Amino acid sequence: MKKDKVNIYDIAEMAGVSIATVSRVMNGSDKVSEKTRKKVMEIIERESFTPNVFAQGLGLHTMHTVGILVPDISDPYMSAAVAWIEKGLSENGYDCILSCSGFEPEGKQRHTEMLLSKHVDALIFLGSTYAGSGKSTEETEYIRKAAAQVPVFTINGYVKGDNIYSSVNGDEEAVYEVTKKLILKGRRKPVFLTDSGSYSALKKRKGFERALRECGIEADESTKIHVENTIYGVRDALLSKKESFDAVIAANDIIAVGAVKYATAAKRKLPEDLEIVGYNNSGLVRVCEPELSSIDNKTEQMCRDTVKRMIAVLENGSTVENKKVVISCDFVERGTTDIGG
Amino acid sequence: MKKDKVNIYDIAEMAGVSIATVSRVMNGSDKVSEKTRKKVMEIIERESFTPNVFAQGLGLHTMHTVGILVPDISDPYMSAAVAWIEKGLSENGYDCILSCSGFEPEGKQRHTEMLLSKHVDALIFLGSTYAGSGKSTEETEYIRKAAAQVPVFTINGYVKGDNIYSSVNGDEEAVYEVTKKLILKGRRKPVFLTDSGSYSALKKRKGFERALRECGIEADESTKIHVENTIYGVRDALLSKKESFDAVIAANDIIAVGAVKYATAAKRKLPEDLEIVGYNNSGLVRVCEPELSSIDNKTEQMCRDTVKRMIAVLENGSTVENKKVVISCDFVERGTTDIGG
DNA sequence: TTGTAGGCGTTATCAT
DNA sequence: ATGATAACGCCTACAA
Repeated sequence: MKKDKVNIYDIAEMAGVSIATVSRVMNGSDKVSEKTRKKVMEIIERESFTPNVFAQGLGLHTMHTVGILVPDISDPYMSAAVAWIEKGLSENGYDCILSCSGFEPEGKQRHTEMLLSKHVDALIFLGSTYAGSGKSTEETEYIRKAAAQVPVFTINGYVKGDNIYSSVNGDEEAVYEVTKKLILKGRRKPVFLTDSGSYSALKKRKGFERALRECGIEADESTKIHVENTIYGVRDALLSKKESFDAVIAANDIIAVGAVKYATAAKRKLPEDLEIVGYNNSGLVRVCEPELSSIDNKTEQMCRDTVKRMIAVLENGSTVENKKVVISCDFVERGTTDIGG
Repeated sequence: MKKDKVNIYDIAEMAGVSIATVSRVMNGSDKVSEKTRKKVMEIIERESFTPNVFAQGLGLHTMHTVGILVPDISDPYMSAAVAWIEKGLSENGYDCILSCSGFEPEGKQRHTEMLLSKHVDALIFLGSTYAGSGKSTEETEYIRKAAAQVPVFTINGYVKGDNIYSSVNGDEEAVYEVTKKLILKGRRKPVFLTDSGSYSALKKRKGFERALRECGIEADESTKIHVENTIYGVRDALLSKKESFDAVIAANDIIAVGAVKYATAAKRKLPEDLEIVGYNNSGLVRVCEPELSSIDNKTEQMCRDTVKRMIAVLENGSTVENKKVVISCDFVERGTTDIGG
């Protein structure tokens, strides 16, 4: 028979005071005599009493918990981001309920509701998939609905709405810059690879197309390849591609690694015969051989910043100015390109 | 002014019944007339009423939430495992609070207490680091203390104690087998690389030593190298190693990739001049070039099994037989070895 | 079958 | 400075 945890009544009795006084001591009220406080504190320590969070939550409507939605935690970019977010939250006395929603609308909606039903203090949507394609406002309706209940933060995707705060990368600019560099260095047949039609993917594609146009290269459909987000999938897709190409810009590092595998299989030398640029600058870049040039989208900074703004909203009420923060990216050159860092 | 959520009283009033009846309908009691049930259900649906989890928790002492402790979620092995666990829990109506404790005892303890204070229904310790080195029982005392409150499950590490359920791999056997194969194929100077002194690491090392002994190779200190868990750290450690070696068994895939990078830097051909075996069979194996041979420790199976046992303990009371489950590993051959799958 | 009332463990508002 | 008590929203004997 497991004896139940001591509660505030037990402490009050042991200390010979009322529960109100114990509560005051716990919450650091100044309306307690030094003597009483000390006495009560001693008992609390001795019994290692901690208040029941359910009872607290019932009255206070909060459990200092935030919900994190992520399509797939096993993705290296996502897990790195979650690590940063969790760290930030933990440092601020919050902890997080993690929910892996997958990429389908149904799952996103269901997991959002689940989190909401747990009365989290805020919601973080991690990944551009949550922003949808930007074509219809319907896609992101569940996010706005959630924002009616708690502050919502989106990372890597912009969703417009009340009580929604977004952090996004300067994706278009980043891809534009690197594509332009590749072309100026002599590449005439670059291709862009993506696995999704998310807002972020569209931005990258836009940057890619703009660079091509500016340089007088036709950006027809054969320059934009839709692939699945797996190494072999990308490799095989490239192996069976008819049109030739001399540079690859990938929407993420996994896809880029697939391109590297293609190069190996097709015996094309990197970066001489073919140049490859990844995206996210994730843990994979150093595993790859040769090591992968990639666009660093500043995961750490983005996550830290999001947590900071969240705490501000949560503690100060909603007095955060910027609802949309844009963080620019850096190109990091490694072995798969030769265009100058 | 955000109107507060409807509660059970509102529903009761709208339906013209008492809250007890609403509660009965919510919990599927059979002591409700079909007519009443239908009427109440309609209102519940219409108002999309969900019970307040805090109030539920207060009385029931549960919020259908389990805590997951992990040293570092950005590690590919850990994040893959968490993905499986979260999936399993979600399918069973539980969700999870994720806590990244780091590798230090202080952090492990603090995060454990934090989770416990949230009244999670169970605790999962993911990773061999939580089992300690096995030298002193003191190291794992906080786990036993936690187990006094809720059932505890450890993955990849064995901790003895009441209310503690462990799943571990046949690490010793797996390393023994693969090391022996390497030696039988002619390797005479294998080395074992690890970054930790965890129970699991010790088991692997034991298997390594046994294979050497059986084959008449001296297992002196130069055959066991302690490295940091980073690609470059391992590469540089091997580059500066004086004694020669012709095979590497690594305690995880990251370390193995470091060894591959060493081979590249030292211009040693894989697998002819040097053979490398990783551990975990994680997402990195396919990124690596050549692709990494690795020991598959069955992450999915392990996680599924753990969730299954957990649900059993949670729902049926603690009627689970096996407190310690051992899951054996498979060697998966790829490009860094040539000893036969 | 349905309703009433007590309990779960806090916090906060009153008095004192 | 301290204590009594209502309120938070639900579940569940016990009554009717």
